[in-house]
Amino acid sequence: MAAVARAATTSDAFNAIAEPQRREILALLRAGERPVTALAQELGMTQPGASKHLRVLREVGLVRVRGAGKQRLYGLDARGLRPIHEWIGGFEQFWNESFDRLDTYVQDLKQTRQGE
Amino acid sequence: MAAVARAATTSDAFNAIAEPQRREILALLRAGERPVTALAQELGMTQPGASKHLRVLREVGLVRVRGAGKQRLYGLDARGLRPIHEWIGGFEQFWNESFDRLDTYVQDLKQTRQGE
DNA sequence: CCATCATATTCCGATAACGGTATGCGTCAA
DNA sequence: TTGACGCATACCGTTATCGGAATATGATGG
Repeated sequence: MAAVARAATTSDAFNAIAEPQRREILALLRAGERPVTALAQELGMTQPGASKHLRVLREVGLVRVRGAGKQRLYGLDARGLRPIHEWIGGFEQFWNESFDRLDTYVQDLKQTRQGE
Repeated sequence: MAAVARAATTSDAFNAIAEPQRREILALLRAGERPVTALAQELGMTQPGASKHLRVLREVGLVRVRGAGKQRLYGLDARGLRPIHEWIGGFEQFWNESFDRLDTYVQDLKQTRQGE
């Protein structure tokens, strides 16, 4: 039984990129593959910290690893970002229209006075 | 003194859309404003559940409220999605290129044998 | 003012996410 | 084999998140 509490969380790309540091990792990897230590150093995080974030990114398929001797080179696999881009693209027409709607909203606000 | 544990989390759009139910809410709101109860019902969640997700969405500016008599109509404000769309757009050129790189990766995999 | 409907908030328990430190494991060189 | 290096994992503490139920707040109608 036990309450379900907190449904599915990590383990999808949406969640993976919700973490600022993971976004930084992805951004850096656009410049090319890198070993863990380099990433950690460039982003100012501990090595275990980097490894853990990389694990998440690997599990959702946003990065891949390649053993290179003693090192493990992490590389970007951006394909997993595409579904997200498309999902958000479905709102593209709205983030202009939103301005218009906002007018009505603001007008209404003046009377209602429940703004935030 | 006191471990930092879990840095910034919620309170930005990336995190807001990391939640599946919140994505559903946003998707639904494209069809127009809705009172809380309607959302809860259409998405099969409890009223407090809906209210809580709406609160998060409101705090990051992805929805706005409008008092309509006894009800509160929630409407989409998609502008906050634009930065995300742009951030991901910065990877667009890579999710094709990734295929190519994948070849080298797979080849390497055959020798290294550390594939997951 | 009171009852009622719509919504927000609070309290709770369970969980998992993050950061840090310590440690384990694999690989390479000697 | 041993030691050093690179990286992954385990463990710990802290905090935040999510879901659920109960309750508080707000607005409307009578």
